Amino acid sequence: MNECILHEDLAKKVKNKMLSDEILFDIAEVFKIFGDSTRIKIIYALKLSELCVCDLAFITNSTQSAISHQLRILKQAKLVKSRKDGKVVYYSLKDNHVIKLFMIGREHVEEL
Amino acid sequence: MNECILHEDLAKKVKNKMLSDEILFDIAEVFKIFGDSTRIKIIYALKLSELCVCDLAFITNSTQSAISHQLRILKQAKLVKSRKDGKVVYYSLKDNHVIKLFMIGREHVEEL
DNA sequence: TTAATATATGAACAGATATTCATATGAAAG
DNA sequence: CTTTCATATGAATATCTGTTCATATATTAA
Repeated sequence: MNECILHEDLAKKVKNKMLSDEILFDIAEVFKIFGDSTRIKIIYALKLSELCVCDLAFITNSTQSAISHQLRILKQAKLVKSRKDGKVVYYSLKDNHVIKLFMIGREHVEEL
Repeated sequence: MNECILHEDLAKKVKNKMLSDEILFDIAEVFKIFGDSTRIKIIYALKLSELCVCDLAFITNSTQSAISHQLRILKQAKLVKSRKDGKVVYYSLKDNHVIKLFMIGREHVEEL
């Protein structure tokens, strides 16, 4: 442990202003959800239209099972919602934060 | 492979409108960087002030080595920049996109 | 009831990733 | 030049994560 602390006052001041570990952890968790190709594809597809599982599998060139697993993760994270109609389950984005986050991420990538 | 495609026209239309796999991959990569507690802590600390490695280790309750590894990742992703002054290396956020992304992520978390 | 279809789920496996530890590099001080 | 200090880095390890495969559930049709 290199406990040097070159700028003690500054470092302590910053440490006091830090958000709680819990909040920072939760924020990281949200970004983690966006940090996977398959899930980002799902999110972008759902940004265009409400879709069912097999449509998403077709659109993302993935398997039904893989998509279903990822949709569960997205749903637990409250990023997507679903409605059931007979055998078919339709998924859509839960709110505008999801779209906002996606768009700013895209902006960032395209400006490099 | 369950090639059912319940809504063929819609699914094909959406598939055509999809961004390229490469762009979606890159977007996921950016979010992946934000998707780690240690890196989020670093980003938030740097949002408050330019800091050196050992300050960051102190602030995040982490080791010098762990922070240094993460800073390399953040730098490769062009999210932070550094300047050297003697033995000390000072890190800071590269641009406003980083702060924007962080803030919208935080908004999302706090509205759940 | 039985068959067919859409989705969900559990276990297993492979690949990715963060931390630790030891050590290297590079710069200033003595 | 040697020592000290701040940072960087490589290897090893343990953990996490996404996909696959097989199968379960649930709903509709026959």
